[in-house]
Amino acid sequence: MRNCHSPSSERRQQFMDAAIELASQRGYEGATIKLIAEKCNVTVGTIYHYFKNKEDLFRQAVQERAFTSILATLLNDIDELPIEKGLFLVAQGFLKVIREAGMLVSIFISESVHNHEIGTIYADMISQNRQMMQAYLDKKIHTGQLGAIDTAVAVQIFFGHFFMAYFHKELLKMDNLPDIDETFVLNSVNLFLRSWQQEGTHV
Amino acid sequence: MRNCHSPSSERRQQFMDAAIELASQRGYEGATIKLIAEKCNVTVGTIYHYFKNKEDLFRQAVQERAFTSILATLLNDIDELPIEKGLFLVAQGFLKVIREAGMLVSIFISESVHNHEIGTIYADMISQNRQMMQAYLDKKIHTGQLGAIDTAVAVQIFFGHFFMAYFHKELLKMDNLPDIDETFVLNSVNLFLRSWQQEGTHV
Amino acid sequence: MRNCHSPSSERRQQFMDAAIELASQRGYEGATIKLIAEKCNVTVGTIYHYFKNKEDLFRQAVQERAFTSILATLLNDIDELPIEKGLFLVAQGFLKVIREAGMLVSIFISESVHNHEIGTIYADMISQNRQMMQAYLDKKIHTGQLGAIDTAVAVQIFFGHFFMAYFHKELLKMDNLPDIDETFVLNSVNLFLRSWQQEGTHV
Amino acid sequence: MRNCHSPSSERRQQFMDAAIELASQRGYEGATIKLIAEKCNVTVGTIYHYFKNKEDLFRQAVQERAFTSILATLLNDIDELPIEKGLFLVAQGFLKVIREAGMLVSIFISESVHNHEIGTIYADMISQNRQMMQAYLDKKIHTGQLGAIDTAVAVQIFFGHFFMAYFHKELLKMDNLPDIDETFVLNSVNLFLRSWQQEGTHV
DNA sequence: AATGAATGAGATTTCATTCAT
DNA sequence: CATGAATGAAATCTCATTCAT
Repeated sequence: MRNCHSPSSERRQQFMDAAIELASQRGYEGATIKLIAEKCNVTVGTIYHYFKNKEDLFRQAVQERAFTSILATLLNDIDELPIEKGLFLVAQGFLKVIREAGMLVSIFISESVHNHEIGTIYADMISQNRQMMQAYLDKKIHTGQLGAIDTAVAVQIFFGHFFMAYFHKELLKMDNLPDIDETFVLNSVNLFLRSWQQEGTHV
Repeated sequence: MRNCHSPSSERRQQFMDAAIELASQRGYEGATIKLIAEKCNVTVGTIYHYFKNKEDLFRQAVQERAFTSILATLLNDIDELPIEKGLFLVAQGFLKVIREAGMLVSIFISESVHNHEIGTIYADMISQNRQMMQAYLDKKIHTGQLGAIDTAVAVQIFFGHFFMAYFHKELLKMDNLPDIDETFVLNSVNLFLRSWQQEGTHV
Repeated sequence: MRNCHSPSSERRQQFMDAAIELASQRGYEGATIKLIAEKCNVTVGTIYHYFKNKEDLFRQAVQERAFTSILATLLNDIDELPIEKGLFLVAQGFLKVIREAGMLVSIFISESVHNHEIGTIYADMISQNRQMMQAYLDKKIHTGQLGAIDTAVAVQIFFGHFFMAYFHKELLKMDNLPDIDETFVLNSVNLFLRSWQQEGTHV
Repeated sequence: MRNCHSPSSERRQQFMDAAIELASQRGYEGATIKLIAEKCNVTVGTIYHYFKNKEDLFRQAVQERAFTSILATLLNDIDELPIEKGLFLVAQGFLKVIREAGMLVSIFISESVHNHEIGTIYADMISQNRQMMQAYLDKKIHTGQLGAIDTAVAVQIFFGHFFMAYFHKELLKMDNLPDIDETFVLNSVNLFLRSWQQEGTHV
């Protein structure tokens, strides 16, 4: 039988889920141990059986939930598709992931600036995604489907755009911004492709 | 002689500066009144002589520092320049502003998600900048310097790109990202223009 | 084992007792949480483990101690006695109760004016006592032991007299007032009865 | 020209009025120097030119406003009237005085218990009124208009009744109590007189 | 006389963490 | 494993009072 410190103990997961959810709603400071405990119908002491302290709880929670692998799978799947279809699916997939991990995104955004540990986890995650995407674009350049663009910048623009759109529209609920629907993604991808596909350019 | 509640009282400014600086380093919760007071060599009580409470201090500090007008001036100046030069200067100006307001940016990013008041100030600021930039691009389309693009999306991409670049590279200090120097800006602008200048496209 | 929120937890009672005692000596504001905690040999935090806040502590303390039932028992016991004996016992009982609850009386008197919540508890208590006593007097009128007096006013005079006597002599320690002893009560009751027993009067 | 410490300086009066009014609404602790100053359109420092400290301000304010002399005048006026008319006028006058000094009454009631200084002022005032009234009743016994009652107790009952009636009905706003109007006063006086006028009784 | 900035002490409240049971 | 009472440190805020101007 697993002891309580096993990473897959149901209780541990429950605590981490509650921690993430509360922190996404009220910030790290606002997600108190008492609230987390109440949400899980246990008392404060119990949390300390599973995690050394609050920071430990959050580090593990964020760590386990960082979304990397999804992009890997996705890029593999679309390798053979035409680029416009591929980029569309990557964008859709990326949006799906950050929407599902919306609570995590809130935490990354608001804590990364001050909390070095979380900042590092976030940076690593971003970096891995960027590298995979860059490799994908490089291959497309190689096969002539894209012009000779600076893929480092291109990847930044690509993810940055969808991330900011999500942040402003869906996290901060700014109205008077276009909905992030299929049309929006399509238009965005087309805008990128028009620039990336021109032959003979060197950025 | 000005009284302490005049917005331009030197002491008030000093307190607001300290508040912003501390919050950018340690977050809203971490920027305690005691720390702010110590930074200004006064006692906590003094802060409350100038501001009703902590929220009031931060609201006023953020409000007064929100950077809007700079873009207005900038767009006016570049109205007659060729578009590639104009966009380059806008991007440079935008980066200059958020670099100077770096501390504010940290606060906006990390607090907007949980603090509705700051979120609103941030959203208003973003919205104003977006509208001005959109008007500029619309005019350029009218004069034939740009193709018939969706300027709402274009503006989002433009600012979003530079913002994310700044956020990742200079706020979160992610290495293995290109420096945000003149070359980076130039390359980025070119990438955008290639797509925006194509005739006959409709996004 | 009882948890700390059970109304009969010993600790809870101890805190409420200390709160009442301190408030009766120094007023609501003067009865600080720190003092209450010290009196009970715990730290301030502990108080907040048992009560939401200071107001909560006092509301519950006052609520639980409001003296109603005693009069009910008393009036039942004296139902068959001659009226002069009955009134004497009621007066004695009333004085006994407010003497025992002396600290509560201080609080009711001094806080009811400004603290609406305590004012309401006090008013309810007064009202219940008044109604029971009025019913008793009404019955005595019915059986012909009292004249046709206005029992509402009579009850007010009866309790008001003993209350003021207690307030001035024993709470405020005004000297040059007669002691509130058996003779005083007897004289007072006689004075009332002389007026109440006259036949054929209608107030 | 009077200096600011002259008792009749208009400013001093204004401060004391404001202090009494605020304290009657919010209690002694709630009547802060800042509020008093604001009510008088001056700044905190100014109050300290006129009074040594907060306690000094209140002691003087309460002292000057204690209502003694009115009863003296009144009792003089009614000396020749029949006793039932006289008592009626005394009761009316007493109610008028405490109604006009309603704010003072609040303060006396709520502060006397804890604040020894105010308690003493209150006790003195009560004592003086009681003595004058007792002298009046003694005279009436002497002239045969009243029976041989214990005037000390009678005075206590008389003032106590009207005071409690005022306290409960008009200060604490207890509803389901009779209005303290002319009828109420008349009924009350009659109730007292019926008892006081019987010959041959000895209380 | 008047101002109002500044202070220092203290009040309420919150919270991560510990520990005996 | 779980409880929940208890702690201690710290945060926000209030307020009477002082004092240079």
